[in-house]
Amino acid sequence: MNYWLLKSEPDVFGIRHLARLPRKTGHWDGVRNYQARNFLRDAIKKGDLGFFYHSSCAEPAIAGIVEIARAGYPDHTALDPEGPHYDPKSTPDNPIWYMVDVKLKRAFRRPIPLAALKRNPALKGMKLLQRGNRLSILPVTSKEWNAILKMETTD
DNA sequence: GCCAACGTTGGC
DNA sequence: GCCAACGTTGGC
Repeated sequence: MNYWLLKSEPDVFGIRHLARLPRKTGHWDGVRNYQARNFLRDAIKKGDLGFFYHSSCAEPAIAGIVEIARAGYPDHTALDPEGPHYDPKSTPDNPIWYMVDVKLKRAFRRPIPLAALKRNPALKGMKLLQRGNRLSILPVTSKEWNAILKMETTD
């Protein structure tokens, strides 16, 4: 079992959107970066856990925990010419992009802000906090995972 | 809105 | 294969 951090923009698809879906389960799609794609296609497994992170918003924060409900499969939003994630290079026979389904396990009563993560010495070296990181999915070590959970309970 | 960081594209 | 131009991400 592996841990991940999945970014999303709360204005577009935030944890509240996810919470309202049937079985609190939805697509996490639209990734158009090859490094991130490789995580989705090759590494992430059903049953893995992820932090659901809110980015590009007033207070970037980890908003809760999701479980991977379905491992990587072709991202059909790449095939829709009308959609915002259309990519003409992707075809049904040769899909380039992948997505997963996520199920909301728990929304944090109080999200853990990016600023707090930065202040935690245990998280020094976490990929999310490194310069220039722009990947929308990142692996999280079990040490980082536990350190972050502890921040919530001691909050 | 600004800007740094980074990925991608395309001319050569 | 180099590299400048451009687009995107995302914090602030």
